[in-house]
Amino acid sequence: MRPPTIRDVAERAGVSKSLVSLVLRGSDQVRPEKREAVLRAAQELGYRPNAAARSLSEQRTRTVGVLLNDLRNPWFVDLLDGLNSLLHAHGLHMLLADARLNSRTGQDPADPLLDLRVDGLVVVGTLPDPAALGVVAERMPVVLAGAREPVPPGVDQVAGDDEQGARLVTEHLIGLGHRRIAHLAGYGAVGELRRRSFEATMRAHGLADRAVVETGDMTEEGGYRATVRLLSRPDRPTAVFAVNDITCVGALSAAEELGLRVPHDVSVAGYDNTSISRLRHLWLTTVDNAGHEVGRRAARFLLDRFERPGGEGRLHLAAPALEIRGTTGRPS
Amino acid sequence: MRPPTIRDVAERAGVSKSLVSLVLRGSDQVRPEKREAVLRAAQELGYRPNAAARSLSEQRTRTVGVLLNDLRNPWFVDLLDGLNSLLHAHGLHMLLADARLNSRTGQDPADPLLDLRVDGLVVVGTLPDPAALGVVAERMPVVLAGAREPVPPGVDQVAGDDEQGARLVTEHLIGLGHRRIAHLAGYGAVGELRRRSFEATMRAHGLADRAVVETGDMTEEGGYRATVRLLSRPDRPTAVFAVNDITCVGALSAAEELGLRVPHDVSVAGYDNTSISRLRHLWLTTVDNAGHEVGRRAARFLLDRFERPGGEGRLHLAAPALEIRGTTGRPS
DNA sequence: GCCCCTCTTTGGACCGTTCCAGAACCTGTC
DNA sequence: GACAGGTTCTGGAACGGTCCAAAGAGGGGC
Repeated sequence: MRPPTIRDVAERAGVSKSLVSLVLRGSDQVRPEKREAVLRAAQELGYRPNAAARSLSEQRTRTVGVLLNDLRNPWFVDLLDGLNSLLHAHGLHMLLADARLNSRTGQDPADPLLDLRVDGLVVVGTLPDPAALGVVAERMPVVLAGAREPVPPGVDQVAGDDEQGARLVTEHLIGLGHRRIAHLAGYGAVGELRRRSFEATMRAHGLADRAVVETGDMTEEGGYRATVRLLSRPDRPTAVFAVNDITCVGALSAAEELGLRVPHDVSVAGYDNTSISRLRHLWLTTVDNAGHEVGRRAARFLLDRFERPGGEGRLHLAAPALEIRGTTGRPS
Repeated sequence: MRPPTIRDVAERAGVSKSLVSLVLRGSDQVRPEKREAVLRAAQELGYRPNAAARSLSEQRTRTVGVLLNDLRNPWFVDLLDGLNSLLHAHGLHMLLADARLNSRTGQDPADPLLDLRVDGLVVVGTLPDPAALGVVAERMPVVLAGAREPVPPGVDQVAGDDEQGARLVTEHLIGLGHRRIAHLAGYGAVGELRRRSFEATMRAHGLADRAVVETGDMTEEGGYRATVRLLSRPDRPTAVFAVNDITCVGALSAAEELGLRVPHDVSVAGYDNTSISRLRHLWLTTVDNAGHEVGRRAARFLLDRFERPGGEGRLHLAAPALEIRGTTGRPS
């Protein structure tokens, strides 16, 4: 038994397939009794429109592809939520693909999405291959969300304002009375921005010579090792601002292992407001990236480009918020 | 400029569209020079097959839908990885949908997948509506992965062996010398199985009267509160086995807050081997669910049903492994 | 009763593939 | 040089929708 088609519905309702199509697309040019008959027939047969046939005919899929760089990073879930809320309100679906999963199998993770002829593409996180993205962007609207990278022309970009976020943390620490403050830096555009903003903020408060920067690899282990080095110095800092939460957890371990109490002996702060930071056992002071708003804005950009294709790539930075929890306090 | 079609390629190569189709599907009934010409033309035009047209014609999509119940739970990533590795080897794609995201918008999360006419469906985690699943299962192969629930007939099921996992933990604790052992139970089929197995194992070692069970809600907060109650009893247990890692983190906080050292004064163990349990700051003893194997087996079941549709629903339980880390030790 | 106009309804072309029946082209044999 | 048999290639009919031009129905005015 093959699933029923529009023709089966038409036959059962005693009308033409065109009329069924009209009814199902909500036309008001149909007499009520026919509409009823069609809807009843569709209901009885359990009719579901065939998306492939529809998109073939309509030359659009009403679907946007979302390319995630790694499902293991949970920070993008809020982003997807924001994205989905706006897209859904406009009758669009989201299709997820994970780059990490597919890279193992050696194919371009975007291929299935492109073959499906999605109407637009949202790349979440660091993008795999900027050049490839440029080619794609010629054919469909593309938005890069949640990362700060140089993008090909015509690609919109939405991300949290890392400079502002890093400033919030640094000023929070300075406000608490800290002077010797260390930053556990990361790599990539995001790492760069947070580090620069940390340095600029320290400078603005006349603390340029008290700032220390250790570069890590954005992992717990890296945060741990860098912090051990930092806290073993004779002039050890009284506060550590880590480039992300996971690095911050490493810093926390290191402090504890060295017999320092947090936040009494040393304050630590992270970035991203991940679920880990909310564990009461860690309870990290951190920065919330406004993921939901980033997602909504990405959807907005996409919808704009559906209406008016072409034009310059735009950039929107969402305002982050400081989440003060248990790992920062006055220096002793 | 619309994307090139098979006809554009045919024209450029000076052959018929049928021949292009043959070449692209890898037929060996084609003269080498024509094959070359076709492949060159396709390359030059940047031709990509249109998945909608193909699936309409082939009456299959070469795609399986994966319905996740909540992207925030990271335990399924290994599962997806296993699933993808086998599916990809058979030329099948994976399409992800998140139930939690879409439930907010009030639609059935499986709808887009069904409209796309995926060839099969993998439901990961607790299923939303068992009855609806039965209807779907009449039309396509369905596998429930990573959860233990009563399923409609004809639905296969793959999950970690919760009874064995709970037994591993319990015997580990008993082997260390613990006698008064508490279990922080959860709800649902999984919670039930782990609790029962804990009780059965205690009984088998003649410790039925030393077993304590507290029921929680599988959250950190629940684990925290239950553990505070447990450890405030006069005959407090020397070990706590939590139904999952997140509950276990709550237990850890409680122990610490009550001034008890882990594992010196009290041992705690979790379940699921989540990334949280691997944080060196927590370093939980836990149980690995063999997510990768669950995923592979789910793919296997699906592939079997593609070849021979129909038949009874099968059940496979993957063998879990104990991960001994820092939160369990001999009682003092 | 006829014509015109508006409101409904319909047949058929089309979207980009696959697949099948049969055409065209070889090659070898008698 | 005709014919058989195999290999290689092609036209056209699906697949299940949308959309458009045009047909049909119904009502009002003369």
